[in-house]
Amino acid sequence: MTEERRRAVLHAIVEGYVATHEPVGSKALAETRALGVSSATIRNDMAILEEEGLIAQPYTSAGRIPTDKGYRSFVDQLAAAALPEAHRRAIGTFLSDAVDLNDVVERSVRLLSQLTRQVAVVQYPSLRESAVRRVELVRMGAEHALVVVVSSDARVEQQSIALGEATSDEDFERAVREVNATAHGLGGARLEAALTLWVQAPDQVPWAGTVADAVVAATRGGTVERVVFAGASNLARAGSGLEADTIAPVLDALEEQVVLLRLLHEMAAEGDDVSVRIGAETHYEALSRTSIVAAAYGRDASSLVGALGPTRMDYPGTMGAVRAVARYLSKVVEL
Amino acid sequence: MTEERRRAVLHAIVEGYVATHEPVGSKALAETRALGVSSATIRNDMAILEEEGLIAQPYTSAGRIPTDKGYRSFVDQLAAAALPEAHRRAIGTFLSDAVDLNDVVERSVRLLSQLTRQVAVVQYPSLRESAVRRVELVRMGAEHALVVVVSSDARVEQQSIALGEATSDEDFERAVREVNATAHGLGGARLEAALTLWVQAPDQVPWAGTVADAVVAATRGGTVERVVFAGASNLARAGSGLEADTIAPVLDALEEQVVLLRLLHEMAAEGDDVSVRIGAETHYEALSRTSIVAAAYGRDASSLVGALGPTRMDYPGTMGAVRAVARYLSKVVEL
DNA sequence: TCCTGGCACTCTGGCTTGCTGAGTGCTAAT
DNA sequence: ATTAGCACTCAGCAAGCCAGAGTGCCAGGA
Repeated sequence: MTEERRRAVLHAIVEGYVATHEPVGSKALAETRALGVSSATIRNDMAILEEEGLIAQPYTSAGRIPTDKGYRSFVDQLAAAALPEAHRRAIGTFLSDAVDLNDVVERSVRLLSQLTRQVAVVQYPSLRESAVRRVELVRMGAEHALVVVVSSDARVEQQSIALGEATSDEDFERAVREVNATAHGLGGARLEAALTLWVQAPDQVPWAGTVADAVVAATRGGTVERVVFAGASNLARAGSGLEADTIAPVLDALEEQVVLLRLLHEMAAEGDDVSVRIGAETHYEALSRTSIVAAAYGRDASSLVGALGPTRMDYPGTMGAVRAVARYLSKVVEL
Repeated sequence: MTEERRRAVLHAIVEGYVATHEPVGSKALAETRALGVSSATIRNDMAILEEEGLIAQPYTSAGRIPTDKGYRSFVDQLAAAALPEAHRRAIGTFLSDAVDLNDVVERSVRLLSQLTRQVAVVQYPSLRESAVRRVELVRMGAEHALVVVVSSDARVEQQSIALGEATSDEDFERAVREVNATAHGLGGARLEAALTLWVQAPDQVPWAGTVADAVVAATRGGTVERVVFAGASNLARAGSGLEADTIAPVLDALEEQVVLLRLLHEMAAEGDDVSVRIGAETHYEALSRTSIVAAAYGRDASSLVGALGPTRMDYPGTMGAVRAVARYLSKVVEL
């Protein structure tokens, strides 16, 4: 019994602190929450919770606030909140008329930032290995060209290459014809083999190898290492609970991508439905005052979508929204 | 003479305030700046400058700070500072190995934010009308397809369309062949005319009109209505001089694009080399504490690149950096 | 064994007070 | 037109004080 009540006290502290952003004391708890015990009892429980490292006092004789560990305990026995009906509908209408992959990602991240009132991040979905549908070469100036590869699953990749030395128009056109004849419909190892042969053909243009590399790269599968974010203003908005000098490093981390990507990778490895990192659990100094809630989506659940905000955030609500958006994204992307 | 000295006093106040972010007083000015007059004289000048609305006191008997109008006067008689050699070199190395247009824009915005230590914004360059090089249709599910248009100046545009009803593979392939035969090498009015004929051909697939629209749209010229930004953390960094609750609206404006785009349009219309909007001159409440320095680049100088920061910013340096990046971008984009 | 009421103690935050120094406006003299 | 001098103002800081919220602990009751 008493163990159970201590849990309730912890939950009450978390919820109180999230709501007011002020340390919560035993008396206030006893009065507002129907815990059925007196403040003195709560004080005893608090002492134990503090020993366990779940809550802390900002200074002597102040109320308690949850530690990272406290939030963690709270989150671990938590089912994500159900999404309000209005939000559920918003997801459908907002995402349904996206025109291409970029648009889907863009809309998702914007939507999620509005639903959660946090910074939303979406990692680009992983791509499966695809077959070449069409290779197009476009000259740009005398010495450069753009390789455009359209592949069977509607990806379009482009890359500019250097031609090295002047190439006649005839050679150029011939290369386009040949590479299309060679690569069309192929992917993976067979594509590579065919292109290798083509590159080694007699009288081949000197930049054939570069083109071949670009084509292979464009059809390769795997996760694109890129995240987009939206809702940065939510970090700065009054009541976010982050001081001005804490938010600059966070913005840096968001823009730099690399930190964020590494973190998302780690979280993907955990493989939970919705995975949460709280404060110092992120292992990044810049993010030590923030939490991130993420869920996998897409084929093999290989990419992530998430929300990032102050440790003092509404975990149930955020988890619900993130999960809902992830599910919707999975549907759209798996086509 | 005395008129000239008043100018010098204003400049000194602006520079002092930009450097220290504290109101600057007559005595300090007389001592640190070699104005050759006593503090009392400076006080008289200050009184006149205040009457003219160029400077203000935050409170009685404090030093003076420049008003928006004061900054304006300062900027108007200012030549942009020359760019440090190190920066000049950075621009070359940083931008030279971009692989495509997106990459150029992305690198530019990042570079500019580092050079100026402000938020950098880059509007996507305007595009000239181009001719069709290749149209590719890729099926996605039974009822959708993706139209990919590669045009002569290396643009690649894609758009998903609804097929409406089931189409046989033969019809689909035929449509691809036909639309390429029809559109290849054409642009503008001639492209439209040719496609209209194609759409009206007997036995035509029902979605031919949609494809034609997409192809025309993909080759149309004009400015893409899109800006990217980088360096948001510079707003929040200590000493930016913006309070926490001022920066949230600014971040919102940046993400919403529409406010920023309208502002950039207005500035483009001014047609100066480097154009500056200071504080309330932006006419947007959210940006009333910030200034934006912008320069046009690209064909017809039709797109803008700029830096946005607190009104209290280093105008000469920022103007120099923005102009340099704009010039470099012009070179790269005009190919 | 667990809970509760009571009590003494601690500490922050807000408020007031007093002081200092930077900065001003004005005037009379150069 | 400039300067020196003087009286005045006011933010910012430090110190002191008070009230209120919150705590820990103890002894008594279920």
